[in-house]
Amino acid sequence: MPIDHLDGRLILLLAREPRIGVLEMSRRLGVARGTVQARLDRLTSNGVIRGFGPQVDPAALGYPVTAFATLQIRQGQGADVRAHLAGVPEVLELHTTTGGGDMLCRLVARSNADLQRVIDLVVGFDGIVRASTAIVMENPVPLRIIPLVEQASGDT
Amino acid sequence: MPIDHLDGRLILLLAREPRIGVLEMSRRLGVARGTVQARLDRLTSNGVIRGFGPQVDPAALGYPVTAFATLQIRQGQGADVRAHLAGVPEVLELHTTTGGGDMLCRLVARSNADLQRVIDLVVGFDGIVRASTAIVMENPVPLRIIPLVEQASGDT
DNA sequence: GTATCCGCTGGACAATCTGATCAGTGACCC
DNA sequence: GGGTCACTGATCAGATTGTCCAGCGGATAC
Repeated sequence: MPIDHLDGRLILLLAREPRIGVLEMSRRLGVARGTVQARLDRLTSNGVIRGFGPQVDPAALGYPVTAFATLQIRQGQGADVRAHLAGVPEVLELHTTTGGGDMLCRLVARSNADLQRVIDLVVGFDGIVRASTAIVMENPVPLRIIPLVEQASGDT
Repeated sequence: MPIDHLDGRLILLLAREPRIGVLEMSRRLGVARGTVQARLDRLTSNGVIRGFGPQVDPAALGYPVTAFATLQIRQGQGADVRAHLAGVPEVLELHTTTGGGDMLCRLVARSNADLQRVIDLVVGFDGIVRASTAIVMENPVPLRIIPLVEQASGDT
């Protein structure tokens, strides 16, 4: 759990140049190769680094429209709704939340028109009482973690 | 842009076992190494694959609380607000949206109590009129792309 | 029909990296 | 003092990478 400064530099370096190897990292960081290897192993088995999967851009795949939908669920139908939404490819992520809605999900679609199809797919399920959708226009801050890593490793 | 079936299998393979090399991929996919290399180059320069950065878990970093905040912005202050939010490490992502709110952002915090600090940090800025926050309780569908890749590449 | 382009194959090469292991060193704790 | 731990610097064989190449269809253009 505790991220130290070297861990932080390691993650930052990996984030900037993901394809470099352990040896090159050890050179850049000024530590021995074994150290880098050990740190990396620890970070991944810790769960701090979940993986190195490719980051795929939905837009480039033909799904340029993103939207967030807030869902209200009928009491006791939560599990069914989850299973239903997990089966819809256009649902990229799903959270249960406090507040006005019960769930928040991120959707993508091929066009604004196609979004209608996706929403119908999502809400066309018995347990969902109501859905309110916000279409994303711009994405000034794409999903990021680096500033947080810097903060977590800096002031430790 | 057009993802064919081999591209799809390539991405899926990479997503499942990110650390395998080009040679091993070519063996698994039953194609020549040069082909895999060419496809990968094309996918990354296409922008379909944005990168291979490490996926860091905020929870393991000490930020187990996630929340979504809907912000209402004073007319004409959009750019300032964006810059302000981009400077807050706990803001992992920011979108401008249609609908009731003007922006939607994803926040993390060290605890529910710490979330108050983060929210104060976020809304303590002149251009933000109002904020409404939903705390994430569960995450039944973590951010994913594989089902969409499967659909876009015409099944596996 | 023929020429041309394009992607894929299968092979080759040197250079590099990996995984594994080792002994030595300093810091810290009991 | 003795033990544990993390890091260093080194070794080794084996595997992988980047980069060429010629050949082979299929599709397209003329």
